[in-house]
Amino acid sequence: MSGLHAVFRRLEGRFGPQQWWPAETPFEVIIGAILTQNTAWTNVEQAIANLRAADVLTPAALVRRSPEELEQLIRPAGFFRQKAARLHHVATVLVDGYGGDVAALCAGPLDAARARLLALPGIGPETADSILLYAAHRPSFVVDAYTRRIFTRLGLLTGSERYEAIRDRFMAELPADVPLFNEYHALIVTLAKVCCRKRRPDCPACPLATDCRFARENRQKP
DNA sequence: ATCCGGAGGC
DNA sequence: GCCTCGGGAT
Repeated sequence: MSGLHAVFRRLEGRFGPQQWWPAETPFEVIIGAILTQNTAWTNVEQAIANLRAADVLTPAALVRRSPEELEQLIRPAGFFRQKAARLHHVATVLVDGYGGDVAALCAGPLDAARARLLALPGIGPETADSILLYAAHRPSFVVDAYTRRIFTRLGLLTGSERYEAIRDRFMAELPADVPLFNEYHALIVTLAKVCCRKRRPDCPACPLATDCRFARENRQKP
């Protein structure tokens, strides 16, 4: 099981369809992608609930709020000062340059759209790819800390590869398929939470354990 | 009390 | 490469 697609099939067989970010608007996906930076998703949920209660889930509504008000609403997600500024800026760009339309911001050749997102303050590689994939439904593979940890433990990465190198490898080895990329990243997150935790990993419960270097080395250790 | 973990500025 | 931003989880 050395192929990335074989890993996907194994995860799918264990965890089934994840159906990520199914019912949200594209702009809500952008909000979530920024709020979840360096933060657990559970913290983000309360922040989004606050934004929803305050009716601030569209670019037009968000640009009208003061930085201070946004900061208070998203406080549960942490890093609230920089994240409030990032949200306000991307909302401003959407309203002023793209008619408030996320699809327009993410249109054109994939590399060009990605570069456009990366040029925005507070949008780095992972956030850009999350927006492209989950908001704009474009085939850009999302790499995160869980991806790096899981595939390093498996023995398929060294752990020191740069973000782009990991993304390039997934995109070279897998077909450019939006549902596949969507599901694969979601399954990686699930595995990282259920088995492949940083602390107290549960290798006996892991569907990949039979082919994992880390699981073999950890056998019969506490 | 420590861990978790993106982006940017240096 | 190292540091800061900040909460919630453990």
